[in-house]
Amino acid sequence: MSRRYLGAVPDSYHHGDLPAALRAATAELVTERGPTGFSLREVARRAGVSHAAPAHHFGDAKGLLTSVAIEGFQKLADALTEATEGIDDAALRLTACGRAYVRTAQAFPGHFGVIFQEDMVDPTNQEWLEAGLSAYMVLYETISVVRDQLNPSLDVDTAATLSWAAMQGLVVLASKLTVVAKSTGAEVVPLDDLIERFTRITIEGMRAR
Amino acid sequence: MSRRYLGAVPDSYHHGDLPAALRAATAELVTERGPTGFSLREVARRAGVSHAAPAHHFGDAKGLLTSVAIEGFQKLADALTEATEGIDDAALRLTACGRAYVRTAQAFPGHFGVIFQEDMVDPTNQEWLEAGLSAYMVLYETISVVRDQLNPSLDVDTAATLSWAAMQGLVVLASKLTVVAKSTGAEVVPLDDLIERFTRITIEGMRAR
DNA sequence: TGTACATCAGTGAACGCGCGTTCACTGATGTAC
DNA sequence: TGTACATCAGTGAACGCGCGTTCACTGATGTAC
Repeated sequence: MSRRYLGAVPDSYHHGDLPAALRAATAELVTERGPTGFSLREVARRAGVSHAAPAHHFGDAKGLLTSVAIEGFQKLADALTEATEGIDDAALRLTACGRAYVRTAQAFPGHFGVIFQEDMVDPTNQEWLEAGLSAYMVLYETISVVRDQLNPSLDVDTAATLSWAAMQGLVVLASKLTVVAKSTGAEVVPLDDLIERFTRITIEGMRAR
Repeated sequence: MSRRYLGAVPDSYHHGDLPAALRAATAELVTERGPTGFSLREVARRAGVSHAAPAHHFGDAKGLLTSVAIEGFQKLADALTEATEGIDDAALRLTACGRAYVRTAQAFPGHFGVIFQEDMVDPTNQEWLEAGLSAYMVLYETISVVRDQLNPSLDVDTAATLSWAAMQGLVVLASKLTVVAKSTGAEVVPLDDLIERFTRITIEGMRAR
């Protein structure tokens, strides 16, 4: 049997769920070789399918990549939603969000390598826009819920954007941080600690009026 | 005369400063087509030079890109240094830093498109490491200077990393923000305002002990 | 239940292209004497 | 000052390769009657 991502469907002319398999292969490839290393033919090879097959589902390479980015946003939104469930305290809630963001980014580096890579994605794609917006809205809602605990006059959009930016920046910086820390012999701060420190500072900042 | 980036040197067999011209052409190309659009041959074409010429200076494509990343870090370090000169107030100083960061990123999108793209750069390159570290140190120093104004027990590394991460995240999010704001009809917050709001929150957070 | 047919999903060969690297070369420059 | 020579920077042709797209095709599936 040729290599397939969804083993549920036995060898047959039709794949079963080729779109999902192609997204998975894309994420795997980007994880291994970086965004620059992506190619449609290699993805098809990994999905065990001829290189003309993806066109039937995604049109072209950018279509597939956009679909991967959408999936990434959905994973992020799900993770954020799940992470805050049942947590009412503002600080705990935001810390949980931060942790969930970074964990998701590290669990799906292929997806995150594509999400903000604007030259790889179709920026006019409505689903992509909406998926990003949904993820943002989870963050927005989570801060809305605890706003009065923090500061009734807090601008939720500013707070949500700052939270997102800080975590996304942290993800980007993270790999570089460890390399530098090693080369200078400085103590390596565990990422989870950094997330907590970031969250503590931003929360205290949100409290101030 | 073929297209050259440094007009100082007249048409001649030797270029004058080909390395600088190649970096400039790379930045221009990445600005236009994104990191994915980079190619050594196109860069050589834009520099008005045969496509075998870059090898004499950079060895291979990655060598050139690493050099561009180094230049980017230097531009950033210079901008941060210049922006804080003569400013003693903590809030003004950090706001100036934030603005300088975002402005530099927007003024040199080609450089910033490469800086953190780890698959395009040689991560073992010592100069690249040092250039990144220097830029970080400017931020570190600038916070050190005003630490006692804010909070004598503030951990400067945490504060510097948070500042960097928030600004880098903002740069990445920025283009997406305007697209989303337009599609939802929401008010578009000018980037400079966002920088100020971010800085205000993080500074208040740093003040809290 | 059985057959005909439309539709859909995947194949594989062919296309033309731009890429990075290599290599023998040549033109320009700088230095030793 | 002039000449010989080493070194350096850039040329241009050649290489083999993997790429995305296209297209006529075929196998599988689902539906109408």
